[in-house]
Amino acid sequence: MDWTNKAIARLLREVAAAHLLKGGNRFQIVAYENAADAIEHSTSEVKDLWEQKLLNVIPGIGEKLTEYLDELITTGHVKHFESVKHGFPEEMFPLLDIPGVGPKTALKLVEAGISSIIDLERRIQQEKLQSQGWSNKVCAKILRGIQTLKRRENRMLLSFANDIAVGIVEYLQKHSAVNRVDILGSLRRRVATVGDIDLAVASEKPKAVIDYFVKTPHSTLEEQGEKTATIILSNGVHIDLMVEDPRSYGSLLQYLTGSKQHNIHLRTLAGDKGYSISELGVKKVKTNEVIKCSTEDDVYHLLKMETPPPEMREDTGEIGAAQNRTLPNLLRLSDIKGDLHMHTTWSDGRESLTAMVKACEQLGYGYIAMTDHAYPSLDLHARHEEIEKARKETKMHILEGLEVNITADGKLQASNDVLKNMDFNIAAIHTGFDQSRETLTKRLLVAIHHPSIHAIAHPTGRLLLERESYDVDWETVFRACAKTGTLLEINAYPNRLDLPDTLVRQAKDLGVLFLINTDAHHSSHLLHMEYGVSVGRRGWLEAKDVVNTLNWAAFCGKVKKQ
DNA sequence: GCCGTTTTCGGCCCGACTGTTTTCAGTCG
Repeated sequence: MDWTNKAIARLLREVAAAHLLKGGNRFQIVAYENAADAIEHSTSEVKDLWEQKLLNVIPGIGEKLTEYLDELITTGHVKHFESVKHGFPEEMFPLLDIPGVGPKTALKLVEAGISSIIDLERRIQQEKLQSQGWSNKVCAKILRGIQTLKRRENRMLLSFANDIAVGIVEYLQKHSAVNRVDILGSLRRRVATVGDIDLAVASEKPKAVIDYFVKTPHSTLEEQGEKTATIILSNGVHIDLMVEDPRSYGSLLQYLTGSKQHNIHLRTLAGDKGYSISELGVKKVKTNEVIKCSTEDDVYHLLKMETPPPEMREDTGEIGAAQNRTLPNLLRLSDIKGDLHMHTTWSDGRESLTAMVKACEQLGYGYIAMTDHAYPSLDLHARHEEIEKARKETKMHILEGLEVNITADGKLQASNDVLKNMDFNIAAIHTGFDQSRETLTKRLLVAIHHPSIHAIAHPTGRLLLERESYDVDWETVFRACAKTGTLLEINAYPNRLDLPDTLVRQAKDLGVLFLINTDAHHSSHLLHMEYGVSVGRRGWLEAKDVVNTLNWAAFCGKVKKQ
């Protein structure tokens, strides 16, 4: 068994479920679940941390779990876990993946003869489970859960979710009882992929708003309460809505933005100060007095801290920074002064160089780089002539550049002379993704150390929802970039968002400087810049960390190298 | 089982919804 973080998290959740069924200590159960969450969200592989004897850097992993994980990785199993799970049928654990099915329901289902999720779905569709005394409502709920599970495996790209959410917001704003609508949850935190869409409405008439919301065109009702509801759009996207009185709306915004880990940390902290936080307000525990918060700032100020930007709320140090008033002044879209990665019809872009230049002018950029692929077929001379012509017709500085492939055998697919004659070159891996960590790292280092390569484009090669990142020793790469002055790109293309935010933060800590580029193949793609900025913000970047926030003169000073 | 600028012992986030409960259990975010 390959003990990936995901597999370990799953095992810990199974142990938690078994503990719960045995009537174990509920805090111990929570401890296992917390550890599972922490491992699943950890940016380092547990196996790597284990090798370095650093397992305890993961919050929620203490002395005992370190011991168990050591046993797991060394021997492949944990005797204690097996004894806890002993007596429970193995078939029940996969059923826990179904939302709405917890340990007790899963056990009851297996006792009713269910052997798998597929079996469960079939038995409900054939009404066999119903004939065993399971109510129609419960069966329907389980079926909905199975549908949700299938959908979860298909998360949406941030940009896709954003477009849908904006449409629903516009619909809600038409209702007279709606004072204000906000997009919350992972979408507000600008996570690269989004599961469900969370919305909040400020209103004195929650019932009217909910009644209106559940009638959203092309949707079906999933769940409805007095001030909450969930609908499913015809494309399968779930929309959760919560309505709150304007006087308490800040508490709701705070609560529904999350993340879960951020909220738990915040609420624990509130307890130490004699407060109890909920989506309704901040309660003084001694007197039961509820202090209503109309804004998010009110909530955080009561806890004597600054308000962390939503993108930072992942419980990765932002709460401490907010308390110490050392939150970074995060980069903004308006800081961006140029785009240094785009394609034209000279390579695989869909619009002419002239059209791309015009579109960039409209965005108000001071400088851009034309980085067509360095295909052997590219007529460099003719492209150069067109760039010269374009330069005469614009105030923008146009850098003549190339995107160079780093070949599978570790060479750059353009000659040194060609590269030297360019103003600005980016290099990237486009083939040979499955090579070993050592080989892939070496390939990147070749480009990083090359005097005419200014930046590494889409460094991990991941394609969201399609392809994992390739395996690279990032620390070595980041140190080499910092040393040589090679920039790392944050590629803003919605299915890339590469570097990923967690690596951005790690690279920043090692002194790397960044570029945020769109990799546009069409003028409309230039607008993806906002998603790249979101990644930077999630990686705690300030404008000074990103070279294309500089004015032209300063930019020229930062771009190496030769 | 974890964790600690009040604690190495004694706490552990909080409320909402569903189903069928006549006061609550299970599950979720």
